[in-house]
Amino acid sequence: MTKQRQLIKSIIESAKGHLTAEEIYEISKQKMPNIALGTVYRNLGKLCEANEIGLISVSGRPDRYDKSVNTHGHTVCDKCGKITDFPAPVAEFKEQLEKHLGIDITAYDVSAHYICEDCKCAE
Amino acid sequence: MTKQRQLIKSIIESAKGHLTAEEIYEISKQKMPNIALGTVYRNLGKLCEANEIGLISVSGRPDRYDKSVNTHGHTVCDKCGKITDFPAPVAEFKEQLEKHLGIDITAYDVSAHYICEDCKCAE
DNA sequence: TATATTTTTGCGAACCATTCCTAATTTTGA
DNA sequence: TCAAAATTAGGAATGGTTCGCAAAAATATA
Repeated sequence: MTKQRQLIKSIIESAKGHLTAEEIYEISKQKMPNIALGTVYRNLGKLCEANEIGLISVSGRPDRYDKSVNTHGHTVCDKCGKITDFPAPVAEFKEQLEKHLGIDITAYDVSAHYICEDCKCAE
Repeated sequence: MTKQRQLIKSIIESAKGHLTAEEIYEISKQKMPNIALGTVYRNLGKLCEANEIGLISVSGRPDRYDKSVNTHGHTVCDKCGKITDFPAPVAEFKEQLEKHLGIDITAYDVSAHYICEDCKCAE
């Protein structure tokens, strides 16, 4: 476990929202000025594979990384891209689905698209 | 409604799986050899906005377009990217969520990641 | 129907998130 | 402690998608 990966993991774990690779890179540089963006991406990939962090993919926007895996859903504003969490019985759903389809689910995502208040008002 | 948009919509409606913009472009060219890839993207965007087609976004892979909106979930193989549908009480879920959060949901996606049989065997 | 206005097209260039390449460095573990 | 394996920084390359623009098509107006 390299220092770089530890740093990246800790940044995600202590973050409030859902950060992009670029944002994580900027924060990383404060403690490790020579870290490379490629290193951030590489480690994010590894952490996702190991299921230590979650990934949110939204069309046309950079991926975002989430400290909690499979415990909630996401609402995504289609105008500004803002993502918020909502509690959802995702875990139960996942188990039902695994039994039903007979597959081993590694990650599960539930997301709802809408236009947030701020964007509605700004029209 | 231009001929291009009609063609693109009809291709999605008659497709079996979930096509990418590039695939839709290739099929379009059979009937309309001069159609531009940009035109395909532009119309796919419009059709999504109008909620006439659905969109599936998977990290690291091109977007795919779906004829049916909000009626089922998707399983995504993390190795090969294959997407299949599964029946899910998505509509009910959506309504519950709208009431609960007090928002107007425009699109809803449920997706489960796994490694498909083919990829498991190929290891 | 003719014409003015608006929308859309095709084409290519640009964009940007992400991955890839390589030599140098760090980590691992026998 | 040293060799093998993994990871790094840096930069170039990739690829899906969007943008800019002049020409063409669709729509609205008269």
